[in-house]
Amino acid sequence: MTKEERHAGRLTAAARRAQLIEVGRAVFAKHGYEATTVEEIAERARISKPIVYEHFGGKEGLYAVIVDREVEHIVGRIVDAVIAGSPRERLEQAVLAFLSYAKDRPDGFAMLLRDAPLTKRRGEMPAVMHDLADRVGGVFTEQFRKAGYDAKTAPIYAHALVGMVAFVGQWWTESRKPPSPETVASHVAALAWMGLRHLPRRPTLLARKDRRP
Amino acid sequence: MTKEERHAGRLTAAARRAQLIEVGRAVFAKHGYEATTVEEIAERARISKPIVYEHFGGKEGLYAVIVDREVEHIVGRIVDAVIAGSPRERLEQAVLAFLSYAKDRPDGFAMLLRDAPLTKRRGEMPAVMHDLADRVGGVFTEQFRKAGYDAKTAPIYAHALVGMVAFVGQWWTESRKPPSPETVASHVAALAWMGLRHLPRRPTLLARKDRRP
DNA sequence: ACAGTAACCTTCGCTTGCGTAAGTTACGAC
DNA sequence: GTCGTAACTTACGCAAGCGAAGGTTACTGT
Repeated sequence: MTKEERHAGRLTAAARRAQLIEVGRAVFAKHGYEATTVEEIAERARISKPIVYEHFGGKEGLYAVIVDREVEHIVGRIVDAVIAGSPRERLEQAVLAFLSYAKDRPDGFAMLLRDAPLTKRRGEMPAVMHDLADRVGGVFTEQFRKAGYDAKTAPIYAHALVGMVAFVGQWWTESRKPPSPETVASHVAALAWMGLRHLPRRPTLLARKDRRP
Repeated sequence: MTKEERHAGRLTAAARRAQLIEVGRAVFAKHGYEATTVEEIAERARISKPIVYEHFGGKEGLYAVIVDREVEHIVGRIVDAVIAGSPRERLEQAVLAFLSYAKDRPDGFAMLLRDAPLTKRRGEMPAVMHDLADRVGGVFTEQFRKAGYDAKTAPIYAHALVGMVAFVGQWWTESRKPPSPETVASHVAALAWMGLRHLPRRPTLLARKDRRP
């Protein structure tokens, strides 16, 4: 029996940091940044407030660290998923990786869907998920150019793809009796794949300007 | 010159209510529910705090009224958009209606993308956009059954569709140099339409269980 | 045994922001 | 004109929550 477990007492700095990151993730995910109190985090970690300040400098510091780790984590998963295979397989695996992440780490996932406190600092919105969509957009742009499509429209499809996966993921994680991640991934990937595959070269609105007189 | 405009002074109860709803929408959209203060709303409306309480009973009351109106508004727009035309035209018009709403009322749109304060009350999440997706899901389920597809998978596609539109809309409203709403709508609608049109009867994962040894 | 240090706690100041109580000003009716 | 009412104000009570100052406990090496 190690000293840390006797009565869940004193931890090393590193261990405490790790614990606070985990606890913080849960609390931030539950209430959102603003509504989260440092006190609740401290309480759940069975320590007092100042410890949090010693380790992370405050609420925002802890939040930043947690978000950063989550981003690293999910990007890593997706990158691992697309290292090999046919384009379609890679798409499917990326979607599956994303959904698996959402299931495995629902708290982290929930945090990424909200906007960071950075948002209100720098005025504009870099919002994690849109960053991810921009990365996808980079890949799409190249593919579009090669295939003779208008490369300027690539971001639309990139954001559409990320949006559908994120939103389905959110619904899926919060529905009772959810299908398997493989099922959901295959359907979403099929939708995206078929949609992209059969895209007209230059989609235009089907007229219909005759909205009610 | 009416009495209300002389020095922007006393308004009738109805006019004040209307003004507070508008001001509140802007402020809630900017900061989110938690970070919004009643004081800022009162300040921007050039009145003092208690007025807000007299009219709406408090922060939550005002918020609820605003969200309710926005939901009515956007649902109305979409319903108007799908009254006539071929299925594909109706899809396209629905997407266009959604995007136009996002452009016309960016504040209302921003509010709908965040989760209501009701969320923390009843524990679970009904979140406006997912409600909308559920409505779409109702339509899809019927169509799927008719076409011989697995009706149980309809919600996946419904949420995917709503997710892509919402997310693209968010990106689109916040990007400088945005394409026309018609352009974006036609592309998104084409993606969704082609995807659904060429869907395999029963999508399954393309194997590839051989993730790195 | 007995420093020395890392981990941790109790207590406090101070600000912010919700919501209310009591009083004040404009305006229309008669 | 003066009376009543609807619109609005100033002032306040009170709780929550961020962050810091200073003191205390327990483990570690010698």
